[in-house]
Amino acid sequence: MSTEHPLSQSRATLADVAAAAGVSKMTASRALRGAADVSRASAEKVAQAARQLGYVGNPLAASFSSQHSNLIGVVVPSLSNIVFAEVLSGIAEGIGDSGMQPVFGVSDYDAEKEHSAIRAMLSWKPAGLIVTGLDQPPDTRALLQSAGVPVVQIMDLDGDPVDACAGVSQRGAGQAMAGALVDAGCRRFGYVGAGLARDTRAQKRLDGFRAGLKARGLRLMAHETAPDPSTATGRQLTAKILRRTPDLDCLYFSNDDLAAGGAYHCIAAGIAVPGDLRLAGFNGLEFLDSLPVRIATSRTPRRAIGAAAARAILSAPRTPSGAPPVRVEFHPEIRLET
Amino acid sequence: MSTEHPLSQSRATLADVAAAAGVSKMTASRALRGAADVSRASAEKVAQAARQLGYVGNPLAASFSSQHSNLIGVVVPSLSNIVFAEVLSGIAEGIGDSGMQPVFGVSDYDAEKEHSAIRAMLSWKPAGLIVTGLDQPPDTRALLQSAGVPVVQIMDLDGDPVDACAGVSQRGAGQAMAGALVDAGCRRFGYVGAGLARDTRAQKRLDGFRAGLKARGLRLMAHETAPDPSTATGRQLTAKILRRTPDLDCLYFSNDDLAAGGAYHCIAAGIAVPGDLRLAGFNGLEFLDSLPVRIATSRTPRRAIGAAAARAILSAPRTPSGAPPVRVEFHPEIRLET
DNA sequence: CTGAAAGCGCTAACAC
DNA sequence: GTGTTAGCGCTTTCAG
Repeated sequence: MSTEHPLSQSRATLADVAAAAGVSKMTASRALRGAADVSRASAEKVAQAARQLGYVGNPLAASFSSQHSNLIGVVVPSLSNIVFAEVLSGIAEGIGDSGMQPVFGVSDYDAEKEHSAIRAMLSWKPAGLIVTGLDQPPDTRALLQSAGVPVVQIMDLDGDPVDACAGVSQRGAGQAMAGALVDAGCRRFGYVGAGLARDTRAQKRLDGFRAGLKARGLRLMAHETAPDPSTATGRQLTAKILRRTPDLDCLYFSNDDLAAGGAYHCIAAGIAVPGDLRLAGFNGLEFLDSLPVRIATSRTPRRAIGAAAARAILSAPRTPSGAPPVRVEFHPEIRLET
Repeated sequence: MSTEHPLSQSRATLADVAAAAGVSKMTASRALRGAADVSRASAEKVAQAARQLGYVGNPLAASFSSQHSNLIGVVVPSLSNIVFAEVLSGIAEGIGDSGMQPVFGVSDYDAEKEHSAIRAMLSWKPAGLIVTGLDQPPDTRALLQSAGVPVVQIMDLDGDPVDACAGVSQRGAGQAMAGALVDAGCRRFGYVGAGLARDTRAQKRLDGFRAGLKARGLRLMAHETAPDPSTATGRQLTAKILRRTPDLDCLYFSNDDLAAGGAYHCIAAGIAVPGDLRLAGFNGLEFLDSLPVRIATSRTPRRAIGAAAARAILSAPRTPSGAPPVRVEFHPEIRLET
């Protein structure tokens, strides 16, 4: 063994292990990776040699040589949104101790950033890719299609996945909420949304909501939207929609954050919630529990979606088989009396 | 241009670019990386050839060859906590379009998991490592010290960093909050904490808080802790501490989540907050705005800390220089009337 | 079941 | 400025 320079982390290589074990590099390589066709005797000699030398494999060399890494690329639109943070958390959970390494990128809801993030990750020959949503523009979709690695699109199920997908039907969520609210006695509905242009899932929920109302012979009586999806926007739009259409008995929001803004308006305006007016959001964020009024919501299983996506990649066959790709559907839990 | 096999993503290599540009691989390599000593003429020829061939570099090969990647390893204790999600968001922001790729690992507040996550990341020869806190156990610390790459420890500043660090003084935050609360008229203090065994930063805040009281001639009159840091725990412990010591006029909690539990107890018990009892947490989470009562807190700049950490790695010299490592201190903003 | 040979695509280190 | 020569450490063949 050579002298260790202070900063040189010259570790034992596979060749060292092989030599110490008295086998060839290949046998050592196979043994270390737990390949089937290695004799017990060799496997043990190699394991011991590796232990003795403190051998740590070099994933860069392995990945370079084999043309595929144990990296899993993840692209989410945002990380200041707890929803996607929990998805990452679920991905970490799903990866477990499989040896995969998650790499992440944030698109900021920008299609070009998403495209370049995906491109950057693909250049690492990852074991798989997890991207948000089904509605990538054609060029990004083409990139994913020709990626040659398993792709899991998460959160949404309404559309045509490139490969595997895991999430909830956004349309179905909207429709189910409409049904639940009608059952709860609501009749005069308004919608408050924001960021629909870039958040296609919110748009799908609205479509589903409309369909749900229609199925009950009802329809949206008012509709306010704005570009910026914030609680402040929710508050402003709620004031506006109620000014224009005062006799509504229910407001559906594009998400919980907007709905919270609606709640603030109601509190300030002395409107009883859910007594005078029922509010409904989407996501089932925990902070709803700390609001002074009760808002209806659909709770999405973010961690479970992330974990399912990771597992889908772990279990994906190395070579594309004829088997249909995984599709994991979750059903959001509607909570009216949150 | 060669025919593309359906699944073979056989891309143009550096050799192809070099050939097309009529220069050697090395010149092409240098030009592509923007090295200084390449003639304008060559640089342009190479750039054009690369564009024409749609050349995409192979980071696996580059990293393997040069023994260092453009990966940045990040280890956080949790991702279902919005605090660390925002740190990641800040890291993504700080990385910007530098070409670095963040890789993440979650330790679940487990020292062994943290150790193995760091070990796994180091095997990728990252450009740098971002880890949470200053209080790693000796073996992990040794690992970081001999990593041979810039290490940034984040969130905490009280202690001896391995290399660079970015965050707030946890002790100082506790002390400052004590001072602010005393100034606001509080005199009879209680403390409610959870998870102190594994969350050394919460422990430091408590120490600072005690010191702050002492400096004003005051002290903690009651103290309740439990292992599990949840809002429910906060509520239970608040009930308990007030049962045992009813005449407190202020409770300091190890964080906002626990403090919210305290708020729930007070609401249920008909205790006016902050009238009868003042509550103080830590972090400055947004959901405090939606609580029906006002809780004091120290707002930590999570995104800024993440961004600073990323920038510290981007600007770190490749070879360890004698220059003192970066230390970025942020000061949490105390908000009493949140 | 095991081994030998041949690179993967790029970059360090030198010459020129 | 530019090119040449060697690999980096591992895995993929393909023979035995």
